[in-house]
Amino acid sequence: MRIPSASSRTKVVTPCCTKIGLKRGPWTPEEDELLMNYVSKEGEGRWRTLPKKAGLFRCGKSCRLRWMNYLRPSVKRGHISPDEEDLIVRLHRLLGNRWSLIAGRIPGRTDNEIKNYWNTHLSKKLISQGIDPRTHKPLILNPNSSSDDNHIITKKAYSSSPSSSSKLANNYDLNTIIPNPIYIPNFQMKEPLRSSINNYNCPGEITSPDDYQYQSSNVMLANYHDDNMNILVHDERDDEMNCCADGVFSSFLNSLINEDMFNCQNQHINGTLQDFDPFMASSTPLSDQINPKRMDE
DNA sequence: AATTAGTCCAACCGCGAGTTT
DNA sequence: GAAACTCGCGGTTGGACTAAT
Repeated sequence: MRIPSASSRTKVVTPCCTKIGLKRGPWTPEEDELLMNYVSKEGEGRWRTLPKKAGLFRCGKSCRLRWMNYLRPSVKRGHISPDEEDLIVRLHRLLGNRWSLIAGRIPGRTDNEIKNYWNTHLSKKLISQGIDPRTHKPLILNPNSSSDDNHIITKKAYSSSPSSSSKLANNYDLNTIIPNPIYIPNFQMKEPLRSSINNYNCPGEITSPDDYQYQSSNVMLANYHDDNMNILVHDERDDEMNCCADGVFSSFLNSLINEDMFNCQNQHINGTLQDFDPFMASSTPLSDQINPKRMDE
């Protein structure tokens, strides 16, 4: 997925990962308490220096992870509800494996938790429903196929963890192929976004709690910039533009979460392509879906 | 009861990107 | 402008637990 740059190939390993004497493995209640006390007093951030100041023999990365995924007061524990599950599926369909973005839309859930839940539950659930968990397109069983390519595609699609891929191999036909090879996950979300921003009369202000949530996620903007979403992040230093884009994107996401969005999206992109998709239900025009009024509702 | 296989999830790792020096 | 530093992300691992044999 990531292509190592020349600089990263030669980059020395960060000391925090290799430093001798640092503790690893599961956290003890004492360590948790030290971390919680420190963060509640000093706030999040400065993870590099935090362990020393907090009296922990952990690397900063480990502290950050522990705080973010477990100790943060906002972290919701317990079972993921059917509503949350449904939301995860929809967001994954839209965003792919961008777990932090998905988590950002589900209050109290962490990216790690959602990623784990996806890999252990939802991907299998989708497969059992005949849906490819990677592309959200229907699976087609093709017992006659012996193409190595088909094996590769299928294995790739389910290889989010090595164990899961082998498990799937036990339960599912590896000759299963993904139909519609034209499908490019990123394209599906980029194109409607581009349209929405072109046609959008920016209100210039944040009008929903979700927008606040998104405003803090400049990583999101970076991701879309990477994917050539130049319109969305025309100038990342322009706060007003970013605020606007965040609002637009948040609004757009909200509209996508409504299950009637996807049909229109598919038609918009593929023209005459009529894919079966259980998530696609209505033919509401895209321009109507990206209605700024929604933000006030 | 012992062993093996499968499941789950907290934690680790490598990397890219942004920021600071 | 380059190098070093820092943060955050997604993929992966490993160990605890449970179910099946």
